[in-house]
Amino acid sequence: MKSNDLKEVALNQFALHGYQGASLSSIANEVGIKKQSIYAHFKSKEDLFISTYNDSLVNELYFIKQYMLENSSSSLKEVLYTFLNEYLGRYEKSHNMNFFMRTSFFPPVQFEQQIKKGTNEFVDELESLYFSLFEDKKDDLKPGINPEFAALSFLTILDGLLVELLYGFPERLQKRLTSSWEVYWQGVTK
Amino acid sequence: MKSNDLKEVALNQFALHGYQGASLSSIANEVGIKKQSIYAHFKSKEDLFISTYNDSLVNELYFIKQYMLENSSSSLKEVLYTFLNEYLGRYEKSHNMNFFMRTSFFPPVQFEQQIKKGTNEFVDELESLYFSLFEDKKDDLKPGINPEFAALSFLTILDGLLVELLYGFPERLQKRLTSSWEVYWQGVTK
DNA sequence: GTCTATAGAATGATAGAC
DNA sequence: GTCTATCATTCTATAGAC
Repeated sequence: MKSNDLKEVALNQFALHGYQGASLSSIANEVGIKKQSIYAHFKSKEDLFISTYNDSLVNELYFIKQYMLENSSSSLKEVLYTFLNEYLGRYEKSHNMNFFMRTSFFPPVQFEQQIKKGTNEFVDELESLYFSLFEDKKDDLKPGINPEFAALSFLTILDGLLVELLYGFPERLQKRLTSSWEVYWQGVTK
Repeated sequence: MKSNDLKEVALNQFALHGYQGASLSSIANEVGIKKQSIYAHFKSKEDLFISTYNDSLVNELYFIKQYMLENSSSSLKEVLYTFLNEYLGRYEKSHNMNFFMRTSFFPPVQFEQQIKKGTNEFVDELESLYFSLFEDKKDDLKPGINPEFAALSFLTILDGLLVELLYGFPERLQKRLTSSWEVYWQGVTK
């Protein structure tokens, strides 16, 4: 299926150069066809972009849900800390995270509504996944800390580490991961 | 000085549409001149962009240093919590933060080196400012938490909240601020 | 320092042959 | 589904008059 090749290449190009910075000719080039042939698969650049975005959203959610399923038997500490490492490690392996972040953080104006809706669904899903994780183990939490606090502050740290990932200084990211985790775990557990 | 008008408008346009998405004609239009007149002030679009970026970097650092100076007599808790609120509140008041984040997170490829250098200097400065803040008050910290841990995990939370700022859901941002702060403070102090 | 005129390249998109 | 040919538009940038 050529549309999948196109979407894969488009994801990379959009991740590297943004929506406006990536041209159909460079995408077509990388796939090995002429740019006009793209229109046999997608009716416009906007159509290609939004298809790519929808895929990337499904992809992000799939990874996270899959991780939760596969590690449901581990301890709370293990689930959380390993997740941070695995999710951050995922960044190097594909452009999906980079594209998804770029698009969610700075959506091209003409897609703003649509993408904001996607972001909202994504974050909602994420929050409720983590909320129920902490709800199951709420006996481990400090008296003043309820499951919602524990979940939301964990996700805030995750977002903060993603920013460090974008900056691209691995040593600094590592230090931030270590310190944030230490402070978080001390703040959350008895 | 017209160059300042140009840089101000350019900042807004680059913040809204990115480097490639903002055109010289739309910038000139908003300033009230023809696009060709821009070349009397800047030798290229790249020149205008990098000038704008340098200004934005100075601006971000200035705000943070100024805040630190003005609040050096407050308690640690007060300094930190008020900073979170003031810095986040700043987002609505100018496009400087948005532009600076967009550019630092996703620099146009041709400026990558230059911007990475700027980002590095900015974060270094920020970290050492906060490091010495905690160094001064390290008696308030938990035994296992040193000033570096306290500083880096605070800055990670700040970055995480900036992401939420970009998403643009104020109620969610507020919840994250409350929970993150609560967990952080419990994790860091005796 | 601003303007008009213009160059030259690239962009997204359509029509129609094969 | 891919190609060639082509269009209209936009883009950055330069030259030169005022």
